[in-house]
Amino acid sequence: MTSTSSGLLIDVVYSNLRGLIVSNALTAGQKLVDRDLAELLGVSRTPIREALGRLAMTGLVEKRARRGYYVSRFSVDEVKDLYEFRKMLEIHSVKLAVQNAQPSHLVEFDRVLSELTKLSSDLSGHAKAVELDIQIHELIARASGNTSLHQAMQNVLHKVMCFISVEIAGQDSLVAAHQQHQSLLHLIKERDAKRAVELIRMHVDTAKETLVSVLQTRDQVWSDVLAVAPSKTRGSNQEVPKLNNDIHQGETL
Amino acid sequence: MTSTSSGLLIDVVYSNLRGLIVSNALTAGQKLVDRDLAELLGVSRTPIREALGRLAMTGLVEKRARRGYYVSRFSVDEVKDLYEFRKMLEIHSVKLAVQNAQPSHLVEFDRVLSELTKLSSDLSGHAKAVELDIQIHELIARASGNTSLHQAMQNVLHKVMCFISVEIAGQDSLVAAHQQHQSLLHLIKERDAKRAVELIRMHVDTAKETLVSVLQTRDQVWSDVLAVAPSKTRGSNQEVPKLNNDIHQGETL
DNA sequence: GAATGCAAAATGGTATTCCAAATACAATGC
DNA sequence: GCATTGTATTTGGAATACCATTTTGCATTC
Repeated sequence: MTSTSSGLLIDVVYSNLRGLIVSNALTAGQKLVDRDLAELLGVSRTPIREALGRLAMTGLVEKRARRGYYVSRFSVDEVKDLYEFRKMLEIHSVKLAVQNAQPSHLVEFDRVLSELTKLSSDLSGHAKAVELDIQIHELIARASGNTSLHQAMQNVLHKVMCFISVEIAGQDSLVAAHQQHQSLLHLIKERDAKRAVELIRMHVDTAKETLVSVLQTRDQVWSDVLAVAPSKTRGSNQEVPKLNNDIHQGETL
Repeated sequence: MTSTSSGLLIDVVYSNLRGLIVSNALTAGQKLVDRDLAELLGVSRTPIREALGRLAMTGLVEKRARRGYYVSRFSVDEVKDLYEFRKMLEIHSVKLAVQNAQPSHLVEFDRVLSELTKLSSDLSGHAKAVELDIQIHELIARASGNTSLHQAMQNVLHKVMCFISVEIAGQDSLVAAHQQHQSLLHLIKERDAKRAVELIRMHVDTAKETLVSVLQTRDQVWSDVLAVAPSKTRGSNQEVPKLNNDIHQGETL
């Protein structure tokens, strides 16, 4: 699935770990012990450590000197920042895509859209739908023709993926998002920059709002719980229970 | 100088290698042999490889599977993309900085500006001036208060640094840039978003134009040379002579 | 019973070793 | 003389070994 096709262990490990993080199989705040991960993935520590280093660069994991690696925990403010930043990238991507999208990009649009409609008829495959959702935004950034913009968008989308599950939990339906995606790609094809930009702005804003509201209530609940049972964790930062062992890792490795 | 103060070899090696690249001590296209770099910096291959992997994430070096690492070579189009992307980030940074800049940020502004004026009187320290120049833009992004934006800006600025030397080579004077920086920070302090944005837009645009014009003429010259002496380089990509051994590495390691 | 300190285990960081793939070079055949 | 193949060296990729620091748990003492 995530075959990076380079055949290098490092790259496989990197995308696997990233997948485990964005799918919340590795939960935010969890400590990442290289030896455990090495055993889990059946490789040595070397590629694990290198992958963790790279993930730290992207911000998906946090590195504390001589204290190991932790799955990044994003505050609500950071999430707001992230989505504001994303909005900026998306708007510019759409603007540029309207100008620069090549025929090859348009057929890609259609391919992903048709795959999505196929899925939405039987609404079983949430995971796949999410993947295609992200892919649409990635495609638009690629269609912008600006490599820097595209790369930045990929970074952002990988972080956004961490919140997709909670985001759709608070959302009325995936159908609405699907409708918006259809309209958006249509507008890009029709080279209607103004409407396209307005749509993407709304799209990201609503995503942000639903996500933030869910996060805030969730954090409220948590702080309430902590207030009642005032936690005997003496250290500054609480660790997360244990490494989740029954991980679905349908990859080759 | 580049003391990341974490005391970790990896981090030191990372910033050292990055410094060597952005200062063009390691030239674009050059192959980076981990064993050589390890000997050069007096460490083992492990931190070198990890640093190279991270640098590849940022785009400063390029990784080819089973073929090693190479200092990234940016095409003129990629540079254009980079500066357009940078313009976007800068504009949004300035807008947000006008809104959100804290007193602490403003004193930082003043500090860097005074250091710059001190330098510009005796125009010897180009390297330091360049560093402060970059630092100003980094500060503005930080003052925006948006962590994602700030991080993206840092990435972009590290790439921009690779071209600073050629950029100022084609520039009339550093004094003009200094003037613009002064005005810019003043406008941010005065919360004059409109003028500040207009200034930063111009600032980046002129930088882009001078840089692109220099790059284009340089590439033109090169292709002319190659056309005259049709190069016996058989491989797809020409290697660069040799590792530059007399590198000023005033770091501790 | 709580606190402090010491010892042992865990774990992060780096070096070294091992292996495989790629490149360079030489020798042999055409 | 040129091409092709085979071998040797280089070099990239991964695993293992080694060392230092941190954490943890237990014991001793107050």
